[in-house]
Amino acid sequence: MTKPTTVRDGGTEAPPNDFIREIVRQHLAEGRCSQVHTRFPPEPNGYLHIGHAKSICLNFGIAREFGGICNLRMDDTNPTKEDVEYVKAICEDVRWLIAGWADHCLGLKPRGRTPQSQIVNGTTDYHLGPVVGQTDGDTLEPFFASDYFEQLYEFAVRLIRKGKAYVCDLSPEETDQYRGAPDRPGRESPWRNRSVEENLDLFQRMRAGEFPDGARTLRAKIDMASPNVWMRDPVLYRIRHAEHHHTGRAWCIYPTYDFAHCLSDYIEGITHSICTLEFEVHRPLYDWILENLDLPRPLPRQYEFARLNLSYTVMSKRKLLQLVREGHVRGWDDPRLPTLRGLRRRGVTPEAVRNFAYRIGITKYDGLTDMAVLEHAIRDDLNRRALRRLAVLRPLRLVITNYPEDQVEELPALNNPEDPHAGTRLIPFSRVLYIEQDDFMESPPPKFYRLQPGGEVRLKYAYIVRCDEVVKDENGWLLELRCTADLESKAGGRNAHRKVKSTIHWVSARHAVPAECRLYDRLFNVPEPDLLEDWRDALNPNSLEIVQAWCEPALARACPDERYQFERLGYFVLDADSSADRLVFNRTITLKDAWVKERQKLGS
RNA sequence: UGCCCGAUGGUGUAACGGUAGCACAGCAGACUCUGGAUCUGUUUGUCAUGGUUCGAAUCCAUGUCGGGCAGCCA
Repeated sequence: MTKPTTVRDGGTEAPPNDFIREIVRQHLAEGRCSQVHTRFPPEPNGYLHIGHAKSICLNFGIAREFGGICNLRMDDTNPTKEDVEYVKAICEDVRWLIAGWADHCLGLKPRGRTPQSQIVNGTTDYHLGPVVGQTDGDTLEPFFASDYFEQLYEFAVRLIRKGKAYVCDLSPEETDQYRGAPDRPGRESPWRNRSVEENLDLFQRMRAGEFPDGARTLRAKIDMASPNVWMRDPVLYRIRHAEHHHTGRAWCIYPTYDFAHCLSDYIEGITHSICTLEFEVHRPLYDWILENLDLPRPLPRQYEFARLNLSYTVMSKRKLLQLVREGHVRGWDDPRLPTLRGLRRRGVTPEAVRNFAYRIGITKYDGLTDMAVLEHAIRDDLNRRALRRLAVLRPLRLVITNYPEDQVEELPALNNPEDPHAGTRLIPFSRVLYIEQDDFMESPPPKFYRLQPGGEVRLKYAYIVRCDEVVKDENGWLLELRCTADLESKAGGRNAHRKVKSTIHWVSARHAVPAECRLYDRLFNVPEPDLLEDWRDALNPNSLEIVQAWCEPALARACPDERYQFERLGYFVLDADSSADRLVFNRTITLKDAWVKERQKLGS
């Protein structure tokens, strides 16, 4: 039985502590902010994966633990890379992951709403607050950085007026050259000292579409000699005559990440802007932009943590895309992928993902988390909830010679030994059965205690049988096993408590239901595929094996929301490819198998 | 060779100047009508060198190693 669970909340374990939560706790205690407000800001240019889950669990976790809100925001400032397809998918995946756990702190906004303006001390301020805890998906939508383009433009104009930004005519190549190198200062652009009026005029004409892509940029005027290259007059706006998935053709200039992100945070009233380590060097710029705009409300602060690296997989959008495009997997929701859709289709529950995210912690150390930790979280979760069923993946016929030809018994079986309320069901038993090929060996090694010639095993919930005869065809292939049952060994019988070394699973051949089972394994053979010259060389050619299995009749009524443990084999979930007359199961993960290890020790 | 960040068992993390703990993995055992689950035990660690201190994983200095940064990507 499972150990008594500690504090559980929405199916998720008690939250951990980490340096970011400590900062939040302190800020709240000091009254620096009255309510914590975080955000999860993916760029809609790809599907969410387990690494995003770490960020989602952090941002929504903090919101719910401290009575705050977490906005879902599309960080969509680059029209050439983004698409509504991704917006839709991201929303679905986030909802799936936080359902029943943090929906009440999910910050959305009424569809189409843009920031409201308000005059504070003579200048215009922009704010867009969230709507929280509503499930109406039709009238609400996520936040979009692109909804702030008008306000962002206004902020840029303000910077120009203050002499803190200028229009630069350098080409992209020239801009690169002028930037210098990390160990060498840059040179000032010849356009750096244009008048405010000229800058205003040019910027307005950039917006009006007078110049082609790349002809000019708007740049912050900071310090070309800064040791931090991001402070060397970074580009704030670039010209892109491209259609945007959310704003259409309304704009031909687009703000860069650095300009848009801090201000989006500000507009939404974000208090703690949490991102990954690579943005650490951007923080001075994040602060510079906000501080040079004389904004009336409290400024958001950026904090960085280490992104997730997981062994035996790849996480970069580029590589995931490549796996899909090159056909190494069957799509974005392929159960072998670390995408949230992949994990979902594989049968992993949101609770398992959240518990995993909680257990790995939050630090600034860029490490590598063992896939075994994720796998453990999945087993831990599924062990608790999965209904036990009997199914045989690779059948071997077993005939019980002393069992009447026509007899059928309905044997009671526990649905879940971990859950007394899960009840029982009946399994039909008859003279001809299928057992797992792996559960029989004609000449077994020492520690094999499954069925062997002359040996005995218990058939789960049924009788103890002895193998009398091994029947083969002319080529020596195993055809069937002929056994005799101890007819007194069934539950309630005289020999019910006889001990045998092993209990194996089985199905009655006559009653068995066929099913396709997709057996997934790790996608890569090495812990760090990224280290290889070509990471694809490490692809596991056996990451998917398809077998035709035989299942106990109860599985004919399987439904997609249930999780099943095929006893002694692993956890399975019904796949979307199933239909009324065809069962397809995905193996989420195998059970831990001590025999596999024993066999490896024996050297085969 | 410029700037920023980091370093605690095999891996991921905790300890906030006072007994280095937890999880995963490993190993050994108990139990078991799942070689599952559960339970018990156990191997292995503070990057280095100085300094401050009664006392340092923790504070300071120097070094070593690792990561990040030179997109009009995010």
